[in-house]
Amino acid sequence: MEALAEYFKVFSEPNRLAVLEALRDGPLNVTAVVESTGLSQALVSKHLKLLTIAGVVQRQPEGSLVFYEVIDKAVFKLLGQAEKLLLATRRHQLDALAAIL
Amino acid sequence: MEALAEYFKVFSEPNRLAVLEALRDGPLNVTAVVESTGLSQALVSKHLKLLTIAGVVQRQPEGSLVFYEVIDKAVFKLLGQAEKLLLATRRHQLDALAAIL
DNA sequence: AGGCAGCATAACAGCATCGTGATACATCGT
DNA sequence: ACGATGTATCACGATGCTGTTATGCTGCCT
Repeated sequence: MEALAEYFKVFSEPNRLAVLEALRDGPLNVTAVVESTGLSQALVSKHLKLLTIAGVVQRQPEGSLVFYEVIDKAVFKLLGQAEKLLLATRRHQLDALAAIL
Repeated sequence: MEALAEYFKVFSEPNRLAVLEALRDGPLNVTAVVESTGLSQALVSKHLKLLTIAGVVQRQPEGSLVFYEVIDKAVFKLLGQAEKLLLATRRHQLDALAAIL
């Protein structure tokens, strides 16, 4: 329970999600992620470190570059399911609003 | 993306997950949730409010009691999938550790 | 009407997290 | 060996969240 909450926390940050999204189509090095997301280099580095510790992403140095790669692409399934639920929720809230008005 | 992160944040708190878990088997009133979780009444009330605003839970007063109910039980599917991923991650991390030692 | 149980809210302290700017570290090419 | 590029880390300010205690509010019962 404790651990599950911690795991969800990993995905509860817009910029972190953006970093993750940047890695959807394959490994990228830090600079590439920076360019893809428009975030500062320090911030990207921090988020990548977090994602690495969380076990979502894998770090592999290659020469002077450092590539990061999503370990288990099933995380995107999780994101997708959450998004679906979120949309259903929105719909429900609109219905509830309509029922009042 | 912004909204998705916000949605994940809902599930990123152990006590909030506990409250949600208490509602897994059907509607409960606040006091029942308090007893089920062992949390303070004020705290449970707060978390229930959050869950309500998030559209995860539905508030229905009944006499002097207030029952809360999970709107779409698919949220538990989401929790389950996250837990599964979390366990896979743990396994992977152990493997990575074993590969080093 | 008065009192009580159930629930919600306010105010506050404590703590964690985020983003930034500056700086350190490492690796490559010359 | 040195400079340059890529990456990581530090220190810090700012913000937001959590939990508690105390207090309000509502609806029921006698």
